[in-house]
Amino acid sequence: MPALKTTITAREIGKAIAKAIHEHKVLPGTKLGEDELSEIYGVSRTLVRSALQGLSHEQLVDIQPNRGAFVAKPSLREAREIFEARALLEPRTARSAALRMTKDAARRLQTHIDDEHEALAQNDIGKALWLSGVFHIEISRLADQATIGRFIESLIARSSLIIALYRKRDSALCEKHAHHALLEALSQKDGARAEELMQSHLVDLVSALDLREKVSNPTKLKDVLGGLGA
Amino acid sequence: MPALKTTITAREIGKAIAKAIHEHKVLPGTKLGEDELSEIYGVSRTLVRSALQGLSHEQLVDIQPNRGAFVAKPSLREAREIFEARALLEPRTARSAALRMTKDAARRLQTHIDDEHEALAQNDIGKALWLSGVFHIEISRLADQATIGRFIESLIARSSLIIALYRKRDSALCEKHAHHALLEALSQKDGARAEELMQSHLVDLVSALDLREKVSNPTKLKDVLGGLGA
DNA sequence: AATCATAAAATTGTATACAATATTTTCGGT
DNA sequence: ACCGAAAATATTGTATACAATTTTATGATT
Repeated sequence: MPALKTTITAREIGKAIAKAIHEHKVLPGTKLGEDELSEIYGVSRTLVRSALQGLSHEQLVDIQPNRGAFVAKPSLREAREIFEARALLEPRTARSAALRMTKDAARRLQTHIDDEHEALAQNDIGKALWLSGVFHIEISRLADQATIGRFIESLIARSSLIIALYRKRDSALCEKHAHHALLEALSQKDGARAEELMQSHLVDLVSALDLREKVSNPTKLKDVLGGLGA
Repeated sequence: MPALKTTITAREIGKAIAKAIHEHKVLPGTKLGEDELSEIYGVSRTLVRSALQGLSHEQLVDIQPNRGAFVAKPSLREAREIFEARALLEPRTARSAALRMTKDAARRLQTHIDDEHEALAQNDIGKALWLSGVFHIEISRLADQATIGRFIESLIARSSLIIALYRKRDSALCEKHAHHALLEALSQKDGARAEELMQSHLVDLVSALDLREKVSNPTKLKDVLGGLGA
């Protein structure tokens, strides 16, 4: 019988909140009140604040002075930047991962894909989304480049916010086979193909988003509604 | 007469410490005691802890549970990774920057270079180092890619730790003309050349470092000193 | 003198108390 | 009923108090 854990760290609280955000259990803009969270996790506000500050550093939450912490709402511009950055880092990382691929890693990724399918089958979109992100992170782990891996991790976390905000209606979240094909290329240590596949996978992801400029601009409301019977 | 500032934020404290680290005023491994810092900045430990946690997130300081915060000491492996990441991100960013170059930006960068020379002339190595880093950050700002810019910023900050730890003896810190040549290419909006120059500049930076594996391994001390008169 | 156990001091970790700032509610006026 | 000002409430920001842990100092024993 394992010793049961009596303490909880700020990092764990942060992870829990991050996961909830990733799974779209809390949506962009949601207020993350300190008292509420300290109640939930059974700790004082001190630890909650520490966790929120950490998430703020990862730009998953936006701390507004004297107003509190809110789940971040990346702008269109940020959204585009984040996927550009992913396009720059992830394909190359997938190539490196292919070269370091092992039987064990392949097995782990396969069970991961199975879990994704399982989640989709049960219509648990949130879980599927989270697993999908973790899949990308696992690949970057394989590349054995912790520094770039951390960048990718932060980009993926923020991507879930972007999906929540900008997903096209009725767009498929993730083509079921994309991750499978990627795994195949990785298993065969085919770096070039893994790089290609990752690149096109990311293009597909972006194409499921609507990143066009929004038309409605509050400051120009007058212009739009001005000509009343003139 | 400007209103004088009575409060200081955690972020400002963090920036101040980060600058001191960047300037090699505090070296890797230095203990950053909370009481000491709260004394210095005239605030309670609360704000100091917040600042230290922020720096820890940027991996500029290493927080060891129950032991305190220390200026980080990147391993050889981390050092290599960081410069690999820079080699991946900065040249491309310099190219983008060239395309968006303005007269005003050119002027700003020129005065920046002048400041660097001034600092070197006064043998203020720390300041020169800091300015050199800021120069790179300014370029990434010009590229107008905040996300990647933040990554670069964090890489540059950590680079100063690497320089402190692994600089070859008697190696020049920064060739005086490197930044000037870069500015020239940028001013001419010659993206390809800016990219090339940045790439070779980074190679030069790495070549001033000694990133070879260290030989002495404490666990093998016995092996080395074992054969006493046998 | 060196070494280990123990005690004292110092330092970090967490919770709480109070201050400063937002937000909501109340209430009077139009 | 609909504003708008003012009080009441709630929330965040910072400092302090206390608990837990580590570090240093002490002293007995070999």
